Amino acid sequence: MRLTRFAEFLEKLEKTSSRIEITKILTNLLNESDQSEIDKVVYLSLGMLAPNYQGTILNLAEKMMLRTLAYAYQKDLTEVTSLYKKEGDVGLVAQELGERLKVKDKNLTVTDVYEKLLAIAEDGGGGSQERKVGKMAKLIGEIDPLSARFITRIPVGKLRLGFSEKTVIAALAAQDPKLEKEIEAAYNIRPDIGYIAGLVKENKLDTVEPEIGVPVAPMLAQRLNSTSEMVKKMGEVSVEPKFDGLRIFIHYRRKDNLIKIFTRNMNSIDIDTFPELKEVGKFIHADEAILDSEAIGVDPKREMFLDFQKTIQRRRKHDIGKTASEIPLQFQIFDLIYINGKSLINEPYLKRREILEKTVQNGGLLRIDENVITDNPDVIKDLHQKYLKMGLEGVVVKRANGTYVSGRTGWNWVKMKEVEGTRGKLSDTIDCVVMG
DNA sequence: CCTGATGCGTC
DNA sequence: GTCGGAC
DNA sequence: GTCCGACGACGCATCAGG
Repeated sequence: MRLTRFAEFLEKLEKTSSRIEITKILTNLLNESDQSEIDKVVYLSLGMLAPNYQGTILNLAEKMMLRTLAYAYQKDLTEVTSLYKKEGDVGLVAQELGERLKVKDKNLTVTDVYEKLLAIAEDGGGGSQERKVGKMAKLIGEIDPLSARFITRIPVGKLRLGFSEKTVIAALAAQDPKLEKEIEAAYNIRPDIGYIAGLVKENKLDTVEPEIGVPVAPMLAQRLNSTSEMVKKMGEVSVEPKFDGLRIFIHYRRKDNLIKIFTRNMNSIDIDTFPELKEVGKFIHADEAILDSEAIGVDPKREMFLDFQKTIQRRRKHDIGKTASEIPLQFQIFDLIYINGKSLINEPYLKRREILEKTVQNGGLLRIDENVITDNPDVIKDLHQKYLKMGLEGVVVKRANGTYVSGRTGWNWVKMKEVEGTRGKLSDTIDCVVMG
């Protein structure tokens, strides 16, 4: 697909606010994209180059883009900056300057542009800022002003077209509700929207299975402050403590001792960041497993939980040994998504927990969240108070028979916290005994 | 080496 | 993480 | 209710330049 054609679609999408309309336009765009580049069309339309878990980052944002524009259009940085202050958007600045200079497009395709952006992302090390700016400026010099409007917004993360993955899925389904469910299910276990778009085109959706090393889209909790409403919406529930740490998915395969770690946003974390997980296989009684957990720092004597700011210091690349001994981590495990080649996504929660309890050795590095099963709002309220008193964030309440549904849709997981804005105001450590 | 600017990612 | 707008 | 985008606090990583 020609970039100019692509830009026409983006312009139409930008002008449209109704999501039904957006979905229709996207369906047309996807229909016009062939198998070889539908993934790139999808990535670029969402302002991305690859799924998060591949860690492809441009490292070129607002300030460097302004430098890029100055260089590309041979203007002073001060002039570009003042234009930007006026317009508030790098895309409009690029388009305006491009129109003034009557920049002609060089017939680039979406694939061409994608590959040039990827090259910028892959550059790094000494002198890379200048090279990134140079490559980006060269690209801008080869595309028409309307395309420049959108392409320049991609690195700064401000495409602002009013749709995201969910809408792309709806567009791929093209009004077929059954297909939409299938695409969504596939996306949730292979959260690579470009890849999924390709599969839809090829009619190969049914080949998607959970995989060790590929993150599953995380299940999230709605917020609700009434325990009676919880019971009304969910019936029998499992009530668990809510820890103030980092959401961490642990993937383990015994055969080759493969250990992969992912965050809530499906970003990959280097195993050296959490060296204690190098031995995780000792505590998992399975050949393969995907665990869902909250990582939380504890004081070296393992008597107290640390607050969030202290815990997050463990997400660093340098001085790991020192930090790791000062801030030991423990992993509060609360779900098992996959075991020994079998997906548990469609199993009810209590069933997953039952298998989890047999699979994970509880205590030490991995600790299974304690839980109370109830349908009594007062019991939930009491537990909430209990956990708050212990210095925890509150409770997570889960529908006893709920499946693992990615995202925040529906009423399967609900959280209840205390007040807003208390984060960061806590003392260094929280005075309570570590449980598990 | 150190410092500041910039970019990124967590909640 | 929260909030508010558009649907 | 759902989806999207704007926003904030905080702290680390990376690079440029002295």
